[in-house]
Amino acid sequence: MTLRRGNLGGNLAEMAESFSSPELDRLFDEGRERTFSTGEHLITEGASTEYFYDILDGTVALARNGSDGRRQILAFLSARQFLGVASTARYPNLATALTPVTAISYSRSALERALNTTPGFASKFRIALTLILESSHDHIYTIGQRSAVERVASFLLYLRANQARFAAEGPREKSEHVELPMTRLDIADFLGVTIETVSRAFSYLKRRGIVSFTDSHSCELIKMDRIRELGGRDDFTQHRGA
Amino acid sequence: MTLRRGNLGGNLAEMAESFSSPELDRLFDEGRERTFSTGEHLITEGASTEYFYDILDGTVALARNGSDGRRQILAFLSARQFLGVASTARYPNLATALTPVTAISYSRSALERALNTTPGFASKFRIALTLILESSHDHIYTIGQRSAVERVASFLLYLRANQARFAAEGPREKSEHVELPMTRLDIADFLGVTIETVSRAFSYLKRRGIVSFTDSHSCELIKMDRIRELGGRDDFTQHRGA
DNA sequence: CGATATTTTGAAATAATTCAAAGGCAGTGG
DNA sequence: CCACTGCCTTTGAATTATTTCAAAATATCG
Repeated sequence: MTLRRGNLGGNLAEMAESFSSPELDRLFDEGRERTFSTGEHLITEGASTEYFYDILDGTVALARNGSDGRRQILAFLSARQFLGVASTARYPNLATALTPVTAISYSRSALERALNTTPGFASKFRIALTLILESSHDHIYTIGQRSAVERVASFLLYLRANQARFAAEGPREKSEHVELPMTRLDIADFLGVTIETVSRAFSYLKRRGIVSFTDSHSCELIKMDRIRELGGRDDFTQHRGA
Repeated sequence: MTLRRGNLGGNLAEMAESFSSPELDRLFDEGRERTFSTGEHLITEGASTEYFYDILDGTVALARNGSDGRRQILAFLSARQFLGVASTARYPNLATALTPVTAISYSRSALERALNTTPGFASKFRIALTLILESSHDHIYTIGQRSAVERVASFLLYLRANQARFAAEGPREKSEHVELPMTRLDIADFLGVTIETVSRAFSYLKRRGIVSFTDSHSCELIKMDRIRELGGRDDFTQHRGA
């Protein structure tokens, strides 16, 4: 007898590891590994919320679009994070692959059934949901209270925390190296400022020797203490998707 | 035999109505009605998350405070909303009564036990959590993308939606009358602007005949269509606490 | 290597903040 | 009941952070 739920892996399967039920087996049986190329949508706005994703690799931007063309990125999701939490049949957000993405798709109804029959699993899932909420609260604090340079500093801490906690190989030590797979526009739409402001904030941090860039998408955090002073708490609340 | 869980009422009890388990009985047995006077804290920052509240009456501000004195209000909570969702033993937010508040306090451990033994109840609770998350996402969009006047307009829609949906007597029709139990400073800290900016935004809306005030804490929404144009979607996602 | 998109930098414009003062309201005590 | 006190709100003027507009520099991709 093979351990079905091990064959694709992923964070959801790990969360379910110590539990057992036919519905859980069914859920992981139905899980399918899917790949998305850069720019492809995992979920489109207003689409029915048929699937729930567990990201294995790559980065996804979760965004809410205004009718007038404005866009707010709600989260950058990468390995070990979830995508597709919704209260209604229609999902109000747009999820776009920023890099090639690999994810496991689960049927929402199978997930619901597994949660409703496996309380221990549901409990872990509830904690994951709460972490996502707490991360949103951090985000609200950041865009509500911090200046442009502070927002960019806190963004670097946000990425660093996620890259460490949700590394594909599992949680690891935080490093001083941060990859920025998204464009300046994506960062701007996440932080509620313009591209130019993001660029100027990076230039300011470079000029002061606080960070250094090899190219515009990989950054070394030189003066961590200064970054923490600017960007807030030690680090952001860990979270597991949205 | 009396129906225990009916004796205090509240939204949590309503959510549990159609389910039955000893742990659920225990939870509602342990629920205690508590009152808080204006300015009192229901939960203090860093305190252990021993209690979970179901608000019956009054308004609570849920805030995150920065070490440098900045404050971001994450939500205004009133009747039928929950307070005290946390992933860790320590709660990072401060919950303050803005008016006299009546709430039912439940022990967190009893809540956990009830959720872990009553899947149908856990399912409803998960939906409530998801609604809170979606409301946070609306909030992020508002402070990340909208101008000051737009933020204030969307704030009025937010209050109106909550006052209708979470009225103590149960959901009712939305009215054109909105009560603002909080100060201008509270509104400012919710929207990520200053008191003066909030005040000027209200003045602008008054000057244009879009809203009208009898006193500074009760507002009539005159031109709903204009308010919706400014404040975004039809209305905000309903939510049930934080 | 050339063409296109992204990022950076500069200068001018603007929305929001800061600083300052006046107006309104609520509660207290004479 | 009225005056006084303190707090909250509104309005005004000056300042500033961020945006907008514009162009140059750099990176990316076929």
